[in-house]
Amino acid sequence: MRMTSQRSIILDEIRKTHAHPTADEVYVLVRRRLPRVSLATVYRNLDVLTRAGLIRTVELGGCPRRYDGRVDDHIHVRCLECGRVDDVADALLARARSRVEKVSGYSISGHHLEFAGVCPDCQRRARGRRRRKNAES
Amino acid sequence: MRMTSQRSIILDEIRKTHAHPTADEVYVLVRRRLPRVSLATVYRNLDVLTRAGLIRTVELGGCPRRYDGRVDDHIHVRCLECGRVDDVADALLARARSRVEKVSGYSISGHHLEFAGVCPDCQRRARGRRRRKNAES
DNA sequence: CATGCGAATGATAACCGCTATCGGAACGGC
DNA sequence: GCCGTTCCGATAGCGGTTATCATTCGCATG
Ligand SMILES: [Mn+2]
Ligand SMILES: [Mn+2]
Ligand SMILES: [Zn+2]
Ligand SMILES: [Zn+2]
Repeated sequence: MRMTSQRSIILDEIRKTHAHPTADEVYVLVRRRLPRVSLATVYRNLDVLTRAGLIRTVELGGCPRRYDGRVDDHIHVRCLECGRVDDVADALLARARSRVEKVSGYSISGHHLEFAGVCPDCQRRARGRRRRKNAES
Repeated sequence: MRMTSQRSIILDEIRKTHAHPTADEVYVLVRRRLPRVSLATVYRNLDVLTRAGLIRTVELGGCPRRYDGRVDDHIHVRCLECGRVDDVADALLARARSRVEKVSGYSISGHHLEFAGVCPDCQRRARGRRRRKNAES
């Protein structure tokens, strides 16, 4: 794998943020430093970097993929209001995995756990809206 | 919600199988009993039935949605070789959920856990292939 | 330093699962 | 039977992703 300037800038941007950007968002970030880059190059390299184990691809059912500079095991929690994705450390997962392996007979090589709900910011916003609404009524 | 013949046949087929079929696969099943049904009707009703809580939509990152007649909480395990999806009962999940809620500050309303690996059938097939290969070399 | 070859890039077309749209049919309360 | 509402079938459109292909780049080698 050649480390071209495009590739290393894409890797750098992914590692710099903790926001789990989509391919489009990575494209925007990378274009600030490399205005002539192609979206195809971004997709290609996100894939190459994932297969090289340098980043993680985060598959979120029903919405565009996101990419993650953290490659250690962790859980994602997604906000149903604003779409942000945050990290949560986990320990139970290893236990669950071995249990699933035993019960199902599968040889497990990976998992994908995502909780969905409303993030603290959006909860606050919602409380604000409710209060304002009550006040005016 | 009217229970049309299309709708009830779609529900029946979903409930009858344990294979977690995709929309296309449901379409094939339903056409055997209703040859003039439209794929749009299948998609529409899979959505309506999900929102009515009669079936579950299973989002599997990176591959088409599947549908499930089981509506109780359970985990899915997917085979990376053949794509089949099996059920696994779970208890740890509730504990993990409340922990994630506390740590992240999110108000959690759902989750999505999927393990991926190789199913027993495919493991057997792979062992067979290896044995044959060794024998001929 | 010139040469050559495989890998990577940029531009863009194609793909695929899904959703929206729309005219017409079916349902069901009256 | 009439009429508003819901649903249907057919099909066009959409969005994220992948494939294609001509061109350029990186780099080993002479
Ligand atoms: Mn993460
Ligand atoms: Mn299931
Ligand atoms: Zn939020
Ligand atoms: Zn299998």
